[in-house]
Amino acid sequence: MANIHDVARVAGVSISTVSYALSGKRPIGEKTRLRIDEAVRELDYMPNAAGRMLGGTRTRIFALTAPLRNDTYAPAHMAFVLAVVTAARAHDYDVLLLTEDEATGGLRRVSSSRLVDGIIVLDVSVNDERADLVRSLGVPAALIGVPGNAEGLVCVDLDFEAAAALAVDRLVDAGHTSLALLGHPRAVYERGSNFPMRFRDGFLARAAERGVPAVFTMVEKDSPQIRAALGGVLDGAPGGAEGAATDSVHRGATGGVHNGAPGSAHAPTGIVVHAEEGVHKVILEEIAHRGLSIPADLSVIAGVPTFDTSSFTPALDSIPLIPVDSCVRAVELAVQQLDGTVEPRVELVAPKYRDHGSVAAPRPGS
Amino acid sequence: MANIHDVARVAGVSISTVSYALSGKRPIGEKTRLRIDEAVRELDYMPNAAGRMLGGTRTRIFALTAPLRNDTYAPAHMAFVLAVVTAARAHDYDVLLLTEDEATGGLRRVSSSRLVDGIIVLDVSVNDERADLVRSLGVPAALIGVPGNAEGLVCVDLDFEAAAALAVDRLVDAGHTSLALLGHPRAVYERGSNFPMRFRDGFLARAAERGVPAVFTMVEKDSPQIRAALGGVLDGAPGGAEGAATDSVHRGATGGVHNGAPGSAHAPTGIVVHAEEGVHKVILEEIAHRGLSIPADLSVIAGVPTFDTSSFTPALDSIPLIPVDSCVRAVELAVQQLDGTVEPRVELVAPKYRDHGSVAAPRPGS
DNA sequence: CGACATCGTCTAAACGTTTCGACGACCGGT
DNA sequence: ACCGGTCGTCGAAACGTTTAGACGATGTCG
Repeated sequence: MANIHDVARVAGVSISTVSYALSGKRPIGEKTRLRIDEAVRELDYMPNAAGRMLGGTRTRIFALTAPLRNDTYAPAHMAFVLAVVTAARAHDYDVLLLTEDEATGGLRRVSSSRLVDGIIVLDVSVNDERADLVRSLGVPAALIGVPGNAEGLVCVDLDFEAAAALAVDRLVDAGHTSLALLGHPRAVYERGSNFPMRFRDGFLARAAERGVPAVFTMVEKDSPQIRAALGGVLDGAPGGAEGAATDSVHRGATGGVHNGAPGSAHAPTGIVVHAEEGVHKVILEEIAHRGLSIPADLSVIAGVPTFDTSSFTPALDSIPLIPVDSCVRAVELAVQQLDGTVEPRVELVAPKYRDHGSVAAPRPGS
Repeated sequence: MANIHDVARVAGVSISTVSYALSGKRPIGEKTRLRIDEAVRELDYMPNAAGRMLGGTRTRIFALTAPLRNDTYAPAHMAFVLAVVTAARAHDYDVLLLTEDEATGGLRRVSSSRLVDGIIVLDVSVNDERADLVRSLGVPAALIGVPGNAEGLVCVDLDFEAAAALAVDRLVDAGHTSLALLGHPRAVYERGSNFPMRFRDGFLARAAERGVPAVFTMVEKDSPQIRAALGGVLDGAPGGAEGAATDSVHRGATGGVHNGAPGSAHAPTGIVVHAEEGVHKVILEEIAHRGLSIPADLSVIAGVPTFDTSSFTPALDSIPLIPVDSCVRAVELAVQQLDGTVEPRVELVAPKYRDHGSVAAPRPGS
């Protein structure tokens, strides 16, 4: 296998000239460059990676830490991994894959052996030990998702408030005059998870701005409670067996509490669901079971699902977390940390709306 | 960040002594080793990866090329990737992830820049350009799956014949006296795909050995034809609208052709399905639709599914391609190629049976 | 016509390992 | 007492780059 010395010899120059010619870091004479190019082609020269790492200041490798939690939706997860690899390649970076069991040990190893220039952290959870580790390692890193303590870290995530606002806008624009948000289980909000709260706040705030009454309900994970919560919302009052509506916040246009009577004319016709896949499915079942059809009777939007809503029956409009968008940005930020210093921050990616036909004008009678 | 010189200085020895102490490649005095260990701990020394690659003969990195074809079942795919990474780590190897769009270019790049010591090729198809590339690169490599031309390559795959035989044994042991195999579409066999054919052959051969009549039918992908094929098999004769049974091969215990009359007492009660996920689902629907229950009326085994059969209704016994088994072996073979030379070969992994309760004794009356 | 920047190239010093060969110390066998 | 062998250690040469510094040659501007 040819090395840079061979190229230099064939081209009749010194190795540094070859190096400069290839990197372009110093001007090289026209004829010389041509001779070098020719030699490179003739010898099929490709710089040795180890030599490059050692001599240069970069390894051109990023570590990607991607836990495979059992609650992960595999296709989405794969899409993220793929997106990171693709984005990294666009910057001439390769990606070293670290898995769950190696999470902290692996990060320590690859960073203190200087095998990687930086770290991309996928699927960040609220209390993610990798966040603290990355901070303490002081290695360039970009997290996709925001940990509980994001101080000193570079994070990328969807703009949840904007996503919620977008959902509200779509529904209001379609003519809906009463909205509901079915959220995560109570525990999620109490744990202080970032996004569910930001989504909720964005939802209520934009509804208030648009002058439309909106109700927010937390939804537990088991089917009866899901059905009860939906019932409570649709009936405009505590209706579920579990009294799920005690978890509800009703707000009028001015932000005040609004209590609809059962069967009230103000029952929401625009529903946003910000929950997990299973919850969506049960809700769809229950809606069908009640003889309501989407979007004729009810318009439904899936808020920031990490799964595929197009295979639901019916398919749901959604505002998904788009892998490519956040991964591209995360890689960019990682690369930028290597030269100019990027100050720590949480960077929000603009939401995009995926139309699958589950939103329409409300039935005139309602 | 401490380097080997620092360790040597603190321990009061030369760097080569440190290196030998850490690698164990030469005997080192007791006290000296202790001093070195102490210095390593004190300085939190970890060898620089680039230095190691350059000085040594290994990079301690494998490339993993994993296409993400759209017909891939994501959870299985992820399981393979995970299994490779885990297996590699057990040999102190890291894994560099190459994706589809980089398939050949990436392989060329990482191997000729000597960034990796070897290549693990996942999800190998019959005509896989990566197979030829790997052969021509002459880099240590292990393929999981067998390409059309496996000459000169090291491959690992499930033992499909043994898997089929295992399925037959289970059914015959349970008391079934007439079996059927529902296979892939005709085109798959005509294309010369290795495993479907080997599975079929193993199935028919073992059935003959056990003295049980068996019928094999190719099944196209669209629902009506799937139903027709199943109908043809269950009715023991051409029964499907499409005449699907013309694709059938009926064999008696001696290997001769056996033509059951419609509704014959010899209609198969033990069914093996070696096809894709969608086909399985339609078959299960059709079985339910005919008022047959599993395993009371019919015993069904999924042959080498790459997807999860435990979520089917009912769950199906299966003989899956187990990621960990093949990946562990592939990594082992890759590692072995680095020192002792491993001669090219196709290595078959023994099948394992996953019981989900879809096989039982046939109804006495049948 | 000097002063001075710029261009093009080279020499040489890193970068951090591994590993070969050498060498003294010590041991057992003759 | 001598020889061969193993043990423990060291010095030095790789491995293949990048890059700072030096140095003529060439061009520009006063």
